[in-house]
Amino acid sequence: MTDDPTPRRPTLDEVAERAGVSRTAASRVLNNAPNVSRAKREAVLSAISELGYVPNPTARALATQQAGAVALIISGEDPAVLADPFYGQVIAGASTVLEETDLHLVLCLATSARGQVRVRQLLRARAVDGVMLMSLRGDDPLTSLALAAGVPAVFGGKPLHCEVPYYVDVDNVLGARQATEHLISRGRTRIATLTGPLDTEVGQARRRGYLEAMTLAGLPYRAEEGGDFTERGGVAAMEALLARHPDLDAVFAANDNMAAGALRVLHRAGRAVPAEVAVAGFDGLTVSENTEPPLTTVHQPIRNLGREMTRMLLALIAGERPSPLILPTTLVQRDST
Amino acid sequence: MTDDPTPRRPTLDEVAERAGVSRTAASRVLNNAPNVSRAKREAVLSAISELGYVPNPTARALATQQAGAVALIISGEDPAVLADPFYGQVIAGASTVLEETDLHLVLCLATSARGQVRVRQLLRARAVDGVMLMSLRGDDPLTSLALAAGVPAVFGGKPLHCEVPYYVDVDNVLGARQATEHLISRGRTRIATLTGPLDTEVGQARRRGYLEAMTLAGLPYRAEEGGDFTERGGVAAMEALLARHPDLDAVFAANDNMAAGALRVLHRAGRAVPAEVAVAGFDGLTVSENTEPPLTTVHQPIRNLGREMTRMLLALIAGERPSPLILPTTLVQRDST
DNA sequence: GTCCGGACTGGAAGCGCTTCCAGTCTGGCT
DNA sequence: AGCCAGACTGGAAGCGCTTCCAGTCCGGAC
Repeated sequence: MTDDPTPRRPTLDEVAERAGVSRTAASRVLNNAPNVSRAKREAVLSAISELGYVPNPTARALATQQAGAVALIISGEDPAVLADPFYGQVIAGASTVLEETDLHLVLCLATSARGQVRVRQLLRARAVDGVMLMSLRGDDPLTSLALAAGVPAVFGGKPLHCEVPYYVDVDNVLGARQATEHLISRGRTRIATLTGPLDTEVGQARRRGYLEAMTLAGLPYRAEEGGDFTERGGVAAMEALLARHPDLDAVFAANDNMAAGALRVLHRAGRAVPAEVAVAGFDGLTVSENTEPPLTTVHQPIRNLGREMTRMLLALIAGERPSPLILPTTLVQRDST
Repeated sequence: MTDDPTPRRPTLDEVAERAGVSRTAASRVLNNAPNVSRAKREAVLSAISELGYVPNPTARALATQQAGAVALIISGEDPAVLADPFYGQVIAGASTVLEETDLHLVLCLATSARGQVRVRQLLRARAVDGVMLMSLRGDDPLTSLALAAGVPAVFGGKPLHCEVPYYVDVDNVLGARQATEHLISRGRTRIATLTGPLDTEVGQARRRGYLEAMTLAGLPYRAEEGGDFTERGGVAAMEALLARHPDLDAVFAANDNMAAGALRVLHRAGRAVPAEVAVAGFDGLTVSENTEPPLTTVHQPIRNLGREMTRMLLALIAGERPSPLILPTTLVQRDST
């Protein structure tokens, strides 16, 4: 732990001098560009290791005009959004892809007023080479901001009421339809739904899938209650639903958290699951394995979502023009149906 | 959407020229440094807004030798660590503090071999102004790496077998003791524990707290099984525990996830909770509210942990020498005890 | 009227790297 | 022997900002 007060780090100039070559040549071997003789290349290489040289990323960024980082911007009402393990998966997926590049991941929570301002600055200052945006409400100013910033941007989930060129989404409509059709195939006819927030695309889409399935099956029953994707919200919504439609025999909840809440309400109300009421969720997070009974759910490949968003962003940065991507979902059947 | 192909952004030189001052003066008003006459300051300010000038963070970073970012490094066996909402809370806490500064948060998952390498590079290249490290195993090479890198570093949770100068931790020993003593106060005497991984400080500490309480109360009963902080691990451990110690009348689980697993095992085994077996957990995440029955647990201020780590890091970066911090825990009593 | 401290000012030297470009040196052909 | 493409080479000009420092200018003290 003998720290020199100023252990000034060697620069490329010093490497070049020590290797007896020009700085240009040294830079070339660093970026292994052509036109460096074998001898010089080796001289530079050994100078680098003798000096323990590490290139200064900031200087490189300034010279190349590339920040060397991309941002994941998470919008939402309050910082608690991150309590949802959903984002952890997205981040993990993004990380695995970024690991293979030399880009870093900067995480921005646009959940407070101050956070919004900082995101705006980030965008305007072009402090990153690209951004991924998640969970934008329909009217989120971030959407147009990102689009206008001139920075490569990919959206996770299509923003409501807003055409964006690049996004990765999960097939929410089809997934919800699968779940509902599954309930129908179990002989249920009075199927209600606990929707997500209807000012989000995902909330809308899952509701649409439910309606499609009901319509296609010719089932006239309709019962819905709005939730907010939290377990607490699921409890409230399920209580309301049960009060208004005591005759329901199945529930499709727009996500697992709400389904978990619904299960608790049904339990308290003495309705047997799945005997009297069947319940299906959406997400396939661990929470769905641990409910009582374990939850039938529509699994969405969240990790993969993060991965694909990142890949798309990389493509965009590389100057390509990738097409939007819709990821498939799969029904996971457990004991609640 | 009329994008000029190269909408070159204005530089400080252009601002200065337009305002009729030197670049130096312009820079001064940017950093609102003294020694700029009121007139010039205003000229610069209006030039800035007319031009829509935004300073280039990279150039500034190069000139000031400050990266303008700090990293949160999360270690662990596999990327799934992020599935734990724990980190979401830490991140949220860190964000709220960083929002007030002009630092960004870069997130590094040192969960794969490749990830480790990249963290190493990050550290060596001094690509950030400081780092926060979390969930390091005892022998994690990252610990010494970070210490040696000469970058301000604060640890979240004291690494096992390793003295580090700056860390924020939760009072795991006391918390575990509180939980165990609570079980004792409920008249339990045959209290078992589901420990966390014993190669982590937190796993050790919570076990120690359990033992302290048992010893202090003069209870000779000892029964423990090792888990890995996951619900699945909790299930396995609880099954083993029950097989080996069928007479237990309470369980202290080292975290909520494992406690949730334990509850399910007990339920399947027909042991009534809390009547026959009382269960207490540790963490206070939402999962503890949603078990059946709701879980008595030791709440740790995770968000606050993230906040305090960040504050400590900022202090460190500012040249101060903060003292380690131990955050208190509180017992949250619910229906499982 | 002279002197001096303090408020301003801007030229210029970096920060550490990339890259254009003009030039040098080969060896292979004719 | 004379030429030329192609492989190297390194000087120098940036990238956009901060900051040292040598000055200039002013009003008040003497």
